[in-house]
Amino acid sequence: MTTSARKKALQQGAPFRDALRSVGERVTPARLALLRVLKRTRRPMSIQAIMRDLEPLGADQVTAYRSLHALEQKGLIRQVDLRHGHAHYELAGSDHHHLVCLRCGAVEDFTGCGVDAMARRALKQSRQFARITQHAVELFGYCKRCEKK
Amino acid sequence: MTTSARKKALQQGAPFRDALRSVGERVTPARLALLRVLKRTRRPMSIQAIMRDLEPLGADQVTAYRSLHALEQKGLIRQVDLRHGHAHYELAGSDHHHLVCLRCGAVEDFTGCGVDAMARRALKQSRQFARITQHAVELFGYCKRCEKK
DNA sequence: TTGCTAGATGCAATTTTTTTGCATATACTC
DNA sequence: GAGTATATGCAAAAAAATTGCATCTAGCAA
Repeated sequence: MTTSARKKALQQGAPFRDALRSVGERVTPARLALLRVLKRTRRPMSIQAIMRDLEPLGADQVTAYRSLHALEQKGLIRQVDLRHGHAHYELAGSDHHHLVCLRCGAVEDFTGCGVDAMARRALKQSRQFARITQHAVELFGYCKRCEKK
Repeated sequence: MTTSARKKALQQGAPFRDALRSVGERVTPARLALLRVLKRTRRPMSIQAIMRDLEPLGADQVTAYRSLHALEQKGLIRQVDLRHGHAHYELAGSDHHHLVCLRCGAVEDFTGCGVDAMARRALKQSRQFARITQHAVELFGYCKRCEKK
């Protein structure tokens, strides 16, 4: 990453700085930029899309992959599978999920999935499992525009 | 695919034959073998795992990919994301979902996700979406063995 | 049965996505 | 400000998925 981009990122990153620290991850310009673009975009992003933002700052794709993995482990971000053949990521935090159009790829959020109750039930049902830390809930179908065709 | 494998597959495939026909897909040895191995294994399979079964019959990986796409489109099989970095597939039909261990990859089924009610609510909430045809519900966490470590 | 045709397959090549190794740089601790 | 564990960049490779095209075949109709 370039020196100026690094400085800038470190300055602007106050809110995410604490988040990173609190999970024991180092605060670096690349990670701040990553979190920032995810926050700004507010929908699941592909690595490609993320790189369109990070590359101008001099960040490498490999760094993006590694950061994504690390921050996902720590629960700061979330992997989302939109069935596009590659991973998408979004900021963790708000408890929402996605409606995905199988034709045009449109994504809409929805809330209130009741997954906590579900997780509890599943855990009770299970013999092998001790703890549930994450969940994926995506609904696939057709948006109104694509439905017509 | 070899001639003998082809014959054998076409003979044994009675139950799946009708399923394929009913969705307007052709009945071929490769597809029958694919459906059969998914049924037998009874858990989400990677392409690799599927190929370990189909390759001996002379089927190509590309055929597997194409068949999987086609049959998924028609709702005979389902794609499952276990966060292993590649797609998994299982037979559609039974309404169950998965608990996945983030450490060792163990997979366990659970039922009763109440996703139908969820889908109805989501659809009511949504402005863009007309219809929901599929859903993905996976819970990630740690199995008892991995939890200790 | 036979022949026809749309659709499925095999093969080779390619593209896309993700991972790895290693040398260097840097965030954090003291 | 120095030391150290960790993150980064670069190059390379591995893994996953797709494409083009020639051939084959399942399903249909004669």
